[in-house]
Amino acid sequence: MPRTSACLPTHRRACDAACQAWRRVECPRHSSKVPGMTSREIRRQFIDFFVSQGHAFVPSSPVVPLDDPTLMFTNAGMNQFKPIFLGSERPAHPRVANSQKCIRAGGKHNDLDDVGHDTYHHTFFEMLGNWSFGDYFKKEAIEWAWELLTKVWGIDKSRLHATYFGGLAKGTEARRHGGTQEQSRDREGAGSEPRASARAAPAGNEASKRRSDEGTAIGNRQSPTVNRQSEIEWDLEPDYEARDLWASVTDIDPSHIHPGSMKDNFWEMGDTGPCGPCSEIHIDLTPDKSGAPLVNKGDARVIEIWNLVFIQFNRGADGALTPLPAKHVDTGMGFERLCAVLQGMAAGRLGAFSNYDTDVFTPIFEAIRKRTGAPEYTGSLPEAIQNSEFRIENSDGAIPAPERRSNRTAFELGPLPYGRGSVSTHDQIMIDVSYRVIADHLRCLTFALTDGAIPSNEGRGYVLRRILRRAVRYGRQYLNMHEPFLCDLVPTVVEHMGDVFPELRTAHNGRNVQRVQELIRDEEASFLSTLDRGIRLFNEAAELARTRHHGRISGADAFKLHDTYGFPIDLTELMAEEEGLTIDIGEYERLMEEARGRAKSTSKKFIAQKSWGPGHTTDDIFKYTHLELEAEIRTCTTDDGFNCAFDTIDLTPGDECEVHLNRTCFYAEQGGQVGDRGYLNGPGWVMEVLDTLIAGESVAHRCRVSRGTVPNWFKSGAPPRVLAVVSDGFRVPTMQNHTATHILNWALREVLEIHGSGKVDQKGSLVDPEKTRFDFSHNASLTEEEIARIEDLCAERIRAGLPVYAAMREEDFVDQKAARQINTLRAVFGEKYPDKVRVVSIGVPITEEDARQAAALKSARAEARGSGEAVELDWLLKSPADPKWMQYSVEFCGGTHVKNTAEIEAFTLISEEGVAKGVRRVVGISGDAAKRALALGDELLAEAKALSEPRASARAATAARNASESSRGLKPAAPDAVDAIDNRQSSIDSSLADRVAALQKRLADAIIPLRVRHQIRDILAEAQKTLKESEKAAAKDAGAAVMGRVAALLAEARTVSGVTVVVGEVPAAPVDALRTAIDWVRNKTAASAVLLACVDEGKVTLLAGMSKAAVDRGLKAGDLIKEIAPLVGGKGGGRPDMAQGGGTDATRLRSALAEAAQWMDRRTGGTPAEV
RNA sequence: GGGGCCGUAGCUCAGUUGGGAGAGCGUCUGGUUUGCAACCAGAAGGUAGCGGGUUCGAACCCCGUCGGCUCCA
Repeated sequence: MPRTSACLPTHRRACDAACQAWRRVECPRHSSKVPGMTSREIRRQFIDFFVSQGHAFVPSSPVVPLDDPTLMFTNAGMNQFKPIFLGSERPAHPRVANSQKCIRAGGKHNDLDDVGHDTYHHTFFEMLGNWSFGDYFKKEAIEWAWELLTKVWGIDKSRLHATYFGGLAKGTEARRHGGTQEQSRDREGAGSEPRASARAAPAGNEASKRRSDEGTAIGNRQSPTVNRQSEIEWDLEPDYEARDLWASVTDIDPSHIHPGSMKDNFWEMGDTGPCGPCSEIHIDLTPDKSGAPLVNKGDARVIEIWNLVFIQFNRGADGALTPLPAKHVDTGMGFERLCAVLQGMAAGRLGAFSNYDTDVFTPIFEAIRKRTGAPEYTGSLPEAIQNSEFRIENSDGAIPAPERRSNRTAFELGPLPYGRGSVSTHDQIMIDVSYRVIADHLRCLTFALTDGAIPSNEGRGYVLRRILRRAVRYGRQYLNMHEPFLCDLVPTVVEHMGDVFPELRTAHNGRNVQRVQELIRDEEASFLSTLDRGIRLFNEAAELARTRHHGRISGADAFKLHDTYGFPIDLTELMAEEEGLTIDIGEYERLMEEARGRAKSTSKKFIAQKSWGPGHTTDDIFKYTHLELEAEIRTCTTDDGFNCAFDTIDLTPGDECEVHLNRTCFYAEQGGQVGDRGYLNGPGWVMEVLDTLIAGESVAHRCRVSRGTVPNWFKSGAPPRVLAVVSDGFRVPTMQNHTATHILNWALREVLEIHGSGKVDQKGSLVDPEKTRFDFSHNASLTEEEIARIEDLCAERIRAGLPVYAAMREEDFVDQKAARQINTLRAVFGEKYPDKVRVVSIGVPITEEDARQAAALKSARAEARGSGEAVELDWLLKSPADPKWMQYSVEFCGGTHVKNTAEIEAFTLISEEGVAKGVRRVVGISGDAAKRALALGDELLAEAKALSEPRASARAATAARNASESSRGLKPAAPDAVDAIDNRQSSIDSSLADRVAALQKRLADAIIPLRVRHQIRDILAEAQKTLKESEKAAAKDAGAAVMGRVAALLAEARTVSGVTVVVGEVPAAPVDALRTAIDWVRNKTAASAVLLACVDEGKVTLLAGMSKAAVDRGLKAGDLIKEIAPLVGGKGGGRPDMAQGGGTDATRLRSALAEAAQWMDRRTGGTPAEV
């Protein structure tokens, strides 16, 4: 352990600050008297201790479980070992230990809203744990835990308590573990008294122990079957084994061994599956060690620090427990809490030393103080928390909310100190809350973004966005930060955790810190603009409240600000308060609840139909070599749970089932390649394979019976043999696309990274028979030139006919460590690869054996050609670091590929788009589909070209016709004949619009090369521009014609009672031209009433306008139009000064206009102004 | 997965029973003027995201689609 008495100057500043924050704890690094270990030392000691007991250290899995879509974030240490417990994966080591990065926010465990208000909720934390996979069991687990806590770390034994599972008596309703928070609260009352009596019971002999258990184990005195005097009938026996081990292998005070309920001490992963009793270690933080009655009571004075889970049962679908052949140990200890205990102990402030007082957080606090200029952190807590008997859950360190507090609490917090001996003001309390919120959220974001999550508006990305916004909000509200600042704190986290979690520095090709900072800065900036918009909208709502609603902002307004515009209710409340306004918070919460109910009731039930396999292994290596294979059915089950081996059911056409074979040539969906489709041909029946999925180590064929009856083999006991046939119409194009994907991946790097700027990383891919869809990191859309170069490179590789090297047998797979050295290797970040990997190389042999075979083949060909020279080939693993390999595509891949790139035949990109910030998506096609696309592209391009150069093509056509006619001895057309064709252009142009529109429509769903699409798009844009110009010119001409006609109409217009009446037909023109003309008339005259009409393509357009004076006299344009429009078979209306109408009967226009003139006369005629 | 909102000039956005596409800033021109977001006059700039539908008429109503924001699960 590095304990230096002298400190480097650079380190000193941080230490000084940290020591100040720690108060009485001195920094171990620059003090000769070390009162406590650094958090890093504590973590190290934990790992070292278990390594010395034969455990392998396993690095933390990513906090974002990319391979488990059912889980938002890694929320427990066991997540990465789940497949082992479920029996679908074999462990690499029988015993392991690690410190797992965990996030609890969103999903079932959601601690987000509590973080900061207390000292123990975190969105991000580390979980220390040791595991045994069918190796050691309870004895060692208990022994070692005790040794580490008491001997290595020297925790006072008299402060430690142990719990064990106290059994479940018959008739007692079993509440499953791992439920909701309501359930967690339920347990608070249960079993409290009996447990106290357990403490008092002497632990001398077996009989007395048993008796105390009998009375207390269940913690449910109402159970009729629980009887102190007689033998108890158990649904589930108490874990006497663990209890006795505590007494025998440790020197714990026997009165400190307590039984616990089903809820506290029986662990289940889900409704079915592995489960078992657990044993917890609690620490009593009370000054006088009087905390025994508080064990498992959710009291902060006695808290759980370590949970040892003994997985020994499997719970079946019928609820029955069967013992597992291989028993496992799964333990978890919250790291931050452990640090608080050990460092608090060293500081002599055990119980008053919180997680946030440890050096896990103090350096971050110091960075926050520096960046924001806020007053120092004092550790004060909101009054509500300070006074409440707050509760901490005791299962595997999970810390759910106490009572869910309204956000309002934050504003009603009174001043009370927390262990610092000074009275804190409201402001200081909120500043301290902000410190905790920001530090916690910063850690969470830094790790989540490092592990590949990205803030977004759904799923886990949305959770991250909320976390970030919460931190920003506290920063803005209490630390007065109105600009991005979280991003500036990222380096502090990396500095203090980067050694333990190197990915903080190395992820994303060493650019992680910068990348995380950029992501956070962008998010902060966008939230700030959301806030700005919110403030503007708030001011509008506030104005309304002041002027209309007696200073009360409506719940609807507050809700809309929150729901639609993302303006936090806290801020609305704060701003309202500042302006002396109130908010109808009841209405707000009612609306909120309503919205919640809506989302809940309509959301589909989540189907987690992830089959974990029937417990056997399917040999599917044939997927690389066969499209047909004889095999034997192992299991055939329907969705209802019927099994053809155990039930007397027969399947008939239309029935769907899941079939597992002993071996198969079907490729199960994996690594972005879709599962195969095909058929299973049995004796007298055929099943269509709809999809193929991985199920543990088995392959599940999702099938539908298409012909015949599949009889059960319950009686005969002989499962049928089948011929499994993969549709080559499905698989062959898939293989073409998959190999094309590899070439594309390589070409993208070649063009965008090596000869471009920025790192190109694969972000996901999907390969199916139709296409390959490839997502990769890149900051801008691809340019025409880049697309062209990428396609050219791909085409070149296909043309070259390069052999594709990929192992066909598992024994030919390559050691991952060795393969990692290949410098051109492309692997997906965050993906977990096994120790033996399959390498797919395009164009260069991987192993010496590959090279030898390839060389033999080549020289055989050379010999056949007559040139007898020997061929020597190099291979990848001979010199993996050689830069020349950058010219080749090499990937870890389990997919199916063509044998030679020539089989791809053709490849083209058909689309390119952005799917997320910094992520582009391209779609490519190959083989026949590509050839079809190229042909269609050429066809459409030709059409487009003909469109844009009608003159040239017309001339060309004429010239061609002339040539052929003159060759037949006919008279060539005169030059003016060409002009005649030119003169017809106007009619061609009128149809140009239609042709452009038609082409556009065809283009929309045509699958054609992207390059061609862009070309056509440009041509069409040009054509549209031309069209528009001619339209404009036509409109101008029409306008002039209208004006000429209107001028003539005005010249001969009558004036009735001072109103100039203009009624008449004008040349066809857009409505705008008519309007302009009417305006012109109105400007020319003192008072005027105008009705203009025109006919275009049989449709009549009517436009009426009245000057203000005319309107005052009762001449309303709308009325006129309503009268006249029906006369031409139409309708119309509008405002008094301007109205519009239309009709379809042009033949009656003349009489309609006459009627209009009469209408005008009538309206003007009766006015008093008439003389 | 469900809900709310937005898409109008280069930018920020207005625009109600469906009836004339606007403002501010920016750009350009001219004038005025030595100063920090100068002033005056004028001009250019719009497939109203895209595609359908209803209607005599759609920025506005309806349906679909794409993109963005946002809340909830």
